[in-house]
Amino acid sequence: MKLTRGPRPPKTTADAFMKARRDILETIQRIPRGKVASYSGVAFAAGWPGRARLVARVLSDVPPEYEGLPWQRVINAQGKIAIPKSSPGHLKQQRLLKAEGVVILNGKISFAAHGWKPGDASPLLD
DNA sequence: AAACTGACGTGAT
DNA sequence: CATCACGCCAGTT
Repeated sequence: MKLTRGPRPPKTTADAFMKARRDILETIQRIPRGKVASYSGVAFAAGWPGRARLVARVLSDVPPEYEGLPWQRVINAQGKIAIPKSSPGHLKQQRLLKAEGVVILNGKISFAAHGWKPGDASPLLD
């Protein structure tokens, strides 16, 4: 009898990726209004240090069940909006951030002023 | 299968 | 400041 199609073995890499994506999205949800975090910071806080690129990847295609995710609060380590200036998303992110009180000076945001440190407070409520 | 592409980061020049 | 070279890694060509 040939069981070439038996029970599927766990694809650890893919499973790990799905877990990572969950961790990352949940971490971003905890960034409060008026605060921002870098891609690497989110990766670290999510338990996936060194995976900034993965955060970017996840953010570039947010699952529909995460509607309302404060994606605009994730910026690059230089304090700048990572989306290309030419993209419409750039302006949108800039508008959203300014609307929640984030100061953008010369295209840069001060982490000293708005940087989110996991463990600050008020999750769930923005 | 190999090359290329990012919403990245860091260190060197 | 700006650039470059790398390291990184899932997706796309």
